[in-house]
Amino acid sequence: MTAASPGPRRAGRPPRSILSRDRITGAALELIDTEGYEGLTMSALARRLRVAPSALYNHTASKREVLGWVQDHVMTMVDFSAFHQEPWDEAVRQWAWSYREVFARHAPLVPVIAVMPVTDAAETLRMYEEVAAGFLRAGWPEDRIVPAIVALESFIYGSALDVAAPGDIFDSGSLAAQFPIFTSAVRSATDSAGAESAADAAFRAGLDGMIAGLHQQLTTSST
Amino acid sequence: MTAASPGPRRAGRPPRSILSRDRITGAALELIDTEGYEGLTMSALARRLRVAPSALYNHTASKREVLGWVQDHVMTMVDFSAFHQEPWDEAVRQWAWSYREVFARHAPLVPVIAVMPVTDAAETLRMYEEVAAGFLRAGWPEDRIVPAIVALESFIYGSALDVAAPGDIFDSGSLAAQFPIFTSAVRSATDSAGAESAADAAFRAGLDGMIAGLHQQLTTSST
DNA sequence: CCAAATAATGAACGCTATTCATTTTGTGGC
DNA sequence: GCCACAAAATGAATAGCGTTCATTATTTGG
Repeated sequence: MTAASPGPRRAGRPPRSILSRDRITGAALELIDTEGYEGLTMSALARRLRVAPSALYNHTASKREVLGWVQDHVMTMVDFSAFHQEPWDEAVRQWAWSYREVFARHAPLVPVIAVMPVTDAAETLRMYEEVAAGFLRAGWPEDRIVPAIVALESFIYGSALDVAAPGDIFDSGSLAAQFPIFTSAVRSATDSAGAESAADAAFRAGLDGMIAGLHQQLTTSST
Repeated sequence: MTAASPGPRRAGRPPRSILSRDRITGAALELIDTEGYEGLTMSALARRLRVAPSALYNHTASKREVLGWVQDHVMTMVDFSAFHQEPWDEAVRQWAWSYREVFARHAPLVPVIAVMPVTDAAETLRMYEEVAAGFLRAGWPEDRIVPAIVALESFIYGSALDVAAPGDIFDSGSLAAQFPIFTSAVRSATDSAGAESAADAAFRAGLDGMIAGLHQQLTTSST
């Protein structure tokens, strides 16, 4: 009866493989949910998978690659279903709000995504495919779609970082007297914000602006 | 003659203080210029200042704080002079292009800035003051200025990250056949880009869009 | 059936930011 | 002018990080 021994595994290849890309990604996501991104270390990941840290390197080349898997999974949480039901403006709006919300909770991924090639990121490509199709249906010329998506994404990523900022980030403190116009503008914005957070107000203003502006470029267009 | 000995300094407070906030910031900027951000370590910084690493901690609480000083200095490289000469649209456009260019060369600062309070960042506040004044002169209601600036900044930061991305970031590789619409759109955008880089095209489209959209919000506006 | 690939362990490495005890020097109060 | 204290340096030490390597055991393919 050497069956259900929970004792330490001795060295050597185990009868059934313990690790896999999916299991590693899943454990990483759990870890991020409970401990945050600063808790996502290769040691912690290994501990959660009941494995030695070095075992991970039989399945991934680096922590960066693991972050790529996480990113692609996180992308599945973004809701782009509106592109099937709503007109372009509204579809973009709903998609963008969802996109920002998801990555606000995964802000440390933002600098990673921006540099990471989309190759092999199937879920990410799935989203791009649907969004591009929505643009095409709305009458966008093919060569303008990707720049528009990239512009929207840049705004979304920047805004996701902004959500993580402390509420009083613009408090000019002891230098307030030196910068009266800005100080007053900050106060004014805070006062008239109502229930909406400063980050939400800025995102709404910028998103509605960009959507209107992109739409206008489309109809007024040259070439 | 114990005068000009270049020998190792022995322990104890030196006759004249070696370190200061300005000297540390300056050395950090030089290091970043020559070695990039991955070369900016506390040890490398100390080496460049001919000092033991621990000496830095008599002047700063953390590396993060040093990054804050660097960020505030980098902000001085952003050109916002157009707000004194050009109409609002053009001033914002010139400011935004300069802002993006500067932070594209300092992309690793972007996630830091987004969370860092502006208190004690005098140069950063100087810029905000001028930009806010420009908005005010253009007829913006006070409570709308900060959200608009934050929206523009979010877009700028996101776009700065985008500049650092590899040119073929959207290459769908072996999955191309599964995502024909997006793959075609990427090719189409690349073909019609001309001399302009993909990142520049997206930034131009998004920026012109957002400026137009914000302007429109302003004139069409309700309460 | 044997060789090679695979997947685990555990020890080790170099690097990181940071802390601490110690030493020396400058400075402000009596 | 002394004396206590603050300030600013050194150098040793620490814990944790991602990653590599030698070793071992098991499965898989020819």
